[in-house]
Amino acid sequence: MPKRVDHEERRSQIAEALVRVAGRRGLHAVGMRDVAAEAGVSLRLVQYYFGTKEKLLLHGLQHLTDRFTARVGARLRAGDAGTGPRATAEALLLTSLPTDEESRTFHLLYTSYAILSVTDEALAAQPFIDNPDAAEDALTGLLRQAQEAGLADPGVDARTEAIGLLAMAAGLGTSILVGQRRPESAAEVLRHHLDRVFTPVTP
Amino acid sequence: MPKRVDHEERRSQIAEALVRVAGRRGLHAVGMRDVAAEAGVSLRLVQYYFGTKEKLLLHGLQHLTDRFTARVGARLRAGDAGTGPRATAEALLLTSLPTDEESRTFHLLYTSYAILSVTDEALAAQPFIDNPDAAEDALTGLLRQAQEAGLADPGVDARTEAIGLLAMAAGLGTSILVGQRRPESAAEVLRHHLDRVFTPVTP
DNA sequence: AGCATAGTGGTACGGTCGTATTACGAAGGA
DNA sequence: TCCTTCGTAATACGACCGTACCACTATGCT
Repeated sequence: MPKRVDHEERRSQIAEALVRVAGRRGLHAVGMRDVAAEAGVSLRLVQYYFGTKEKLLLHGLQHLTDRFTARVGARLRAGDAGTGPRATAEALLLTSLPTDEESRTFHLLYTSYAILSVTDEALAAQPFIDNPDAAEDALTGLLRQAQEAGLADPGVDARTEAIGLLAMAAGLGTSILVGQRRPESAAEVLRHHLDRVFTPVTP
Repeated sequence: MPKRVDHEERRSQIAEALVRVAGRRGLHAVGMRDVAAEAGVSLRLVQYYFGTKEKLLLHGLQHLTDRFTARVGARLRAGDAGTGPRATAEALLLTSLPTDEESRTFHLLYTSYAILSVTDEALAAQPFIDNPDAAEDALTGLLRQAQEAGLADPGVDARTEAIGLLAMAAGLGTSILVGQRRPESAAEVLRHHLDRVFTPVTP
């Protein structure tokens, strides 16, 4: 046999090429030849490791979400999240905004996949439903935590508030993506709404 | 010459066919032949009235936004909007949610166009930027109106609040679209947030 | 040493897509 | 009346896409 190669690494390499070229030209415009060229391999190689385009797209989605949840987790663990629930919630929401190239690509492709899944049942059966649920649970927990510590308005339902904030962040993210709003402006809107929720009780 | 036909009406008829088939199978999957078949005309006719596919898509987007703003306007004027700023704001936000087939199609295609416009400069130069601005202005006006009447928290910035609410509605709409949230649940979240804003001052 | 086989490359094949070409009927103005 | 021009139709063309097929290389095992 030829040099035994790490299949999983090669697949990741090709999947990242898919993400790059799709982030540049749009998911609808990416073909297998583009992915092959971007990864620096032959078309046959892409076929060899993924077989069909659908499987390539599915793996690309998986790769995308994995990388981004890792990034969000890292930013939450390290740095600016040590100063209480408010800071953690703010970091959680602001990190999901498309500010730099990587998060911009993530937003663009994640939304593309989501829209595609509406009319493509093979994509609809994919895993990326549990991810928002995890964020929802985390944010709800942070809000409850703040309420119990007297740092947030106890009169609001934590889960409802969390759902709304996440939806707002997603909507603002799309606005940034299409160039309708600047990242700083969106962050400001988000912080304003967080200010209204995280209001220390003054009895 | 043959029977003089109303060009604008034919174009609308074809554009509506585009919207229907794109709403069913996704914007990425629609071809000129599909549009022709859906409209009950020949492929040549579609070419005759639109020339190129890009122009067809552009006109389809225009047609879509026109129809929907008309729908929202109608729902605001008639019916449940006569009872003050809160009811009007609620109607404005809830109407934009994908609850029935028409609004579902609108959301799907509008988001598809938006995502496409990120990587397609011909679509990025299109009009659909002023539409959200109009909604933003309207909602901001409603909030200011409520604040001056003592029906809303005077401590919030009306425009920031309006931006956040619209982004939230958009995000919730996408959640509904991908089947992650039920329409009633999303409406409940929106109403909850409206309750927090429209709080009568009790001096 | 030699062979079976994982890895890689080049290329051909249907199919479909957007667009262009050609043709023809039908109506209204001269 | 006729002829110009608008509307409609059928079909052809070239490009590209995903997939399949065939060929070759180089390695690890026996």
